[in-house]
Amino acid sequence: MSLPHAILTALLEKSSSGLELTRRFDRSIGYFWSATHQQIYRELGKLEADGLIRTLPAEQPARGQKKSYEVLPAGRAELARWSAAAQDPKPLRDALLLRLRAAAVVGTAGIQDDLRRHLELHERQLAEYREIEERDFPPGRDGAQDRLRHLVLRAGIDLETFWTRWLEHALEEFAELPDGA
Amino acid sequence: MSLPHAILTALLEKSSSGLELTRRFDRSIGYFWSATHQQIYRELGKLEADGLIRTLPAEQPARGQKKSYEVLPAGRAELARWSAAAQDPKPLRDALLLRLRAAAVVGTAGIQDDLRRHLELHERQLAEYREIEERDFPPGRDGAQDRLRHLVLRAGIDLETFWTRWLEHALEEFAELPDGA
DNA sequence: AATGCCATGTAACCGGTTACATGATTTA
DNA sequence: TAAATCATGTAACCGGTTACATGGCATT
Repeated sequence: MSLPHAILTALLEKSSSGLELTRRFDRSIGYFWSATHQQIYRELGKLEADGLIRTLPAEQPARGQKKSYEVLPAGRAELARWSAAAQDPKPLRDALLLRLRAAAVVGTAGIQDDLRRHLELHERQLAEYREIEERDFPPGRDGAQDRLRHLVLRAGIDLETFWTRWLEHALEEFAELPDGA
Repeated sequence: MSLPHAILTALLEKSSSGLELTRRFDRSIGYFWSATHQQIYRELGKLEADGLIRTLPAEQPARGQKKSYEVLPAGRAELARWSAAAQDPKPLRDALLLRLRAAAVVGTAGIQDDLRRHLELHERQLAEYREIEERDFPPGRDGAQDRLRHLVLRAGIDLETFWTRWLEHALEEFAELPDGA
């Protein structure tokens, strides 16, 4: 149950319409909680029905017209409650690791190409995070908000760093393996 | 579409009944692809219907009776195909990072306790992985299967290491923050 | 008038989660 | 023989994914 809270966070940062939210998910919040526009519209409807957000201006007549939302006090309270409530970490679920485990049984033929491709993708993501870090968190700022958001970005950077290193290591292992074993 | 392939892998490693599979998922494969017994039974049914696995002994009459499955050649072929096929990595989706981002907006009151709890959980998981590493991968083995499975375990160890370090860092940041900001 | 983009949706599906049901076997 | 446990399931729900639909507005 995190998507509504992701939306509340985004709307508190800045009141927006559905499409604007979608674009912002593609950029920033989506880096650790992605969502499509269909999900977002569906959820905006629920949040409004629950009285956690409301449409901003003199209401426009639905279809094709832009609708902007803002968070109501009840929404802010719910977000504060949720962010402080205990939640267990979700167990890891990673298809690539599973594929390696499968390859240990049925043979490694063909999987190396995809490891290389994943390595490239993670390197690209890492570079993007680093650019954001340089742009948004230059040395010598330390507001509480900045520090927390930087902390989150750091997690992203460190995770991508882990994956690139691990994939490099994996490819080295493969290079030493007997062919297709 | 990874659960059937997780099951095929597990069954190739050792033919099993549904409950035995469930227990093995709780231990080893489930470390990176978890599944409940309901999922597993549902999927075993599909895999059998698709001709990828079959029940082992003279068929027992369903309910309450143990049924063991083994992988058919078509199942092994499908697993080899899947493990070699290109697959995009799934975008990160982590509720804790989202909660921190929310906390940057609505305040950090209460979240530190859960950060500490997560730190403990990750430390425990890390210790468990290290035990497995010592037990199953003593220095001086290097069959292809061993190396691949060790590689997968390494990913788990490094990921847990990342989380423990990041959480320690996060808690340090919080210690420096003005109260509840 | 036609094309394309902006913006908001609907509908069907699919895999994972949760709660519950039922039969068989072992143990007190 | 009652209770606990082993073992296999059914059913309802929920969130994410994919494909498609519809209306408004700007440009050519």
